[in-house]
Amino acid sequence: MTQQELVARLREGGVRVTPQRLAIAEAVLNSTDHPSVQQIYERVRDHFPSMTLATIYSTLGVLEKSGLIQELPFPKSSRYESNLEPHVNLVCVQCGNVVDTDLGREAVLRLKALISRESNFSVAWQRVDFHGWCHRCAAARESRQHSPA
Amino acid sequence: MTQQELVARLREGGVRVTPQRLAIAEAVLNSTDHPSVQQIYERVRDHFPSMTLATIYSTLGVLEKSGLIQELPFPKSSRYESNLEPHVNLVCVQCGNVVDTDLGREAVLRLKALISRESNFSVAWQRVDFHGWCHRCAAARESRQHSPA
DNA sequence: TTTACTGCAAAGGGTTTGCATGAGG
DNA sequence: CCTCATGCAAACCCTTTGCAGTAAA
Repeated sequence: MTQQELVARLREGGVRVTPQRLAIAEAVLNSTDHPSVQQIYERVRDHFPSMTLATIYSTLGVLEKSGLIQELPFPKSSRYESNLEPHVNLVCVQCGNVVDTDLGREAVLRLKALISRESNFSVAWQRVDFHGWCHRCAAARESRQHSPA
Repeated sequence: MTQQELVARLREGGVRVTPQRLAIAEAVLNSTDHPSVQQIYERVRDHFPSMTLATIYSTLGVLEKSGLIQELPFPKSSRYESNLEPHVNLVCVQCGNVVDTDLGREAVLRLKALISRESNFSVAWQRVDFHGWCHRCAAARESRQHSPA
């Protein structure tokens, strides 16, 4: 999403646009790693050294209400998702990385349609996480099993 | 799951079995509402008035490591899932209720198989949440729109 | 000019930890 | 008997709140 589109989307929701908000929005939207509040903080601090976490939390709430991002609660803290299209997240239980995958996108779409059609539940959005070991951590795990310390 | 099976499952993991742990395990496993720590606390307090939240947190960790339950992080606090089979949760954004649905179970199974087969990600378990309005809250919302205060 | 956002500090609340006592195997 | 769970209290940390100054529209 371009800055202009971003500004438009925010104004649609009657939200005041500030440089800080744009920076935070871009830190989330121009990333695919589902950053945490701390990570967003670190990415934005270069341009806005005086910004505090309170502003980040406030802005993330605004962005979520405007329909631009989604909060993804995790055990220790939340991460933020910029890809609102139905898709699958792969969550590594070892390193904690979260990546989107194109695999199964169609299946999630069909699943959403099924739920919408066959249940009396009015679907707004969905979160599909597969937890396990990413390629790298699985390899490290495998080698540890073959030659334990 | 019966108490006997429960005891066996815990002992398999080298876990010491206590009356408190059995009570907590049953409070989660004999429920379908994905209780929070507070709810588990309230359900167990009748039988163990002196039990504290620390014991509940500790036991839930043990149960999760033993593969009996899964933690489901939510914005304010975690809930606990006893249905580890692939399925879809319906999460009401209004009343906060979380219910399992049978709809789409096959689709989630196939999705899991697809990810396992086509990616180099080693799947352990999955969380599939559809967020939106349950039947009751959708109806209340509808009537509010037709006759606003 | 009016509204509401930012930054700062303090408070809030779910979760974790340390330790003495007590119970399981 | 030895190990580890329980209960209690305090600590932790993520997140929220209140307020004065300031920027957006």
